[in-house]
Amino acid sequence: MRPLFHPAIEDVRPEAILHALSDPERAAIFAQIAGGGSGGTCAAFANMRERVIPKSSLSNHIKVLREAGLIRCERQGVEMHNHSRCSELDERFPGLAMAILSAYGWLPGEAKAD
Amino acid sequence: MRPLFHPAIEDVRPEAILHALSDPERAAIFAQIAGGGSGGTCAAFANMRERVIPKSSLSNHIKVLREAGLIRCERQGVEMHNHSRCSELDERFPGLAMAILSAYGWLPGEAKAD
DNA sequence: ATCAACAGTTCCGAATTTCCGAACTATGGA
DNA sequence: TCCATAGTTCGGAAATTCGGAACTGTTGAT
Repeated sequence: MRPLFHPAIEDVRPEAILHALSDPERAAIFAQIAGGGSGGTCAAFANMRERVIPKSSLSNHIKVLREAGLIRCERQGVEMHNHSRCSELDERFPGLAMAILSAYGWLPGEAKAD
Repeated sequence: MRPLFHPAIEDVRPEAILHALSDPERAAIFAQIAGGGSGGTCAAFANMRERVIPKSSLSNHIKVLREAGLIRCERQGVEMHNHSRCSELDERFPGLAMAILSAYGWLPGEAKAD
């Protein structure tokens, strides 16, 4: 369990990113992690968008985001801290993450309307 | 069969676009349509990326792209002509389509490496 | 050291989605 | 009319996703 797998930035595939963010729930979680607002622990995402996300689903969402190369996860004590890999990503795929979050209307700093 | 469904631009959802383009085969088809190089008929996409795409799959890919709002399709005689909705899309989701095609390395005008 | 609580993961069966061959439909020409 | 062409629909097998229940790993209390 210790060494959680994270793809090297050069192994990150665009299709994985698009697939990961094509689920609005997952995209909302990523937006929150990228925004840096929450502590970044999984529990912070338990209810996104007016729905309670079952924790097995949540765990899976985080895993998909991690394996797609969107976030980095590390255990700190009993909880898992997640943070985005936006700067690395933006170097590899310029403008991608930003355009996607913006399309959802969830760019860090924007209002969360839709 | 005549009135093929096309979503109004304001009904286009980002998740549908990401889902449609999270399949590299579909993304390659869209890149080709957006590039405008081919005549835009389905037959032109029969073998993308070193694989022969079965025509039922191809038909389905086109349908997914159309219903996601990425392309517009109209019958001209016996064949179907497809063209991209890039300009409308770029107004609604600025930079999105471009960032995605660029991530794949298929921006119109770029080399198709990767 | 043992126990309990907590945060998150894994397992696995049900539901949904995707894939693609075969059959079908629509259009245009001979 | 009959055929060829271009694409669509059908339907079942395969793959993926979802989520409840059970499990693991860590911390703090006794």
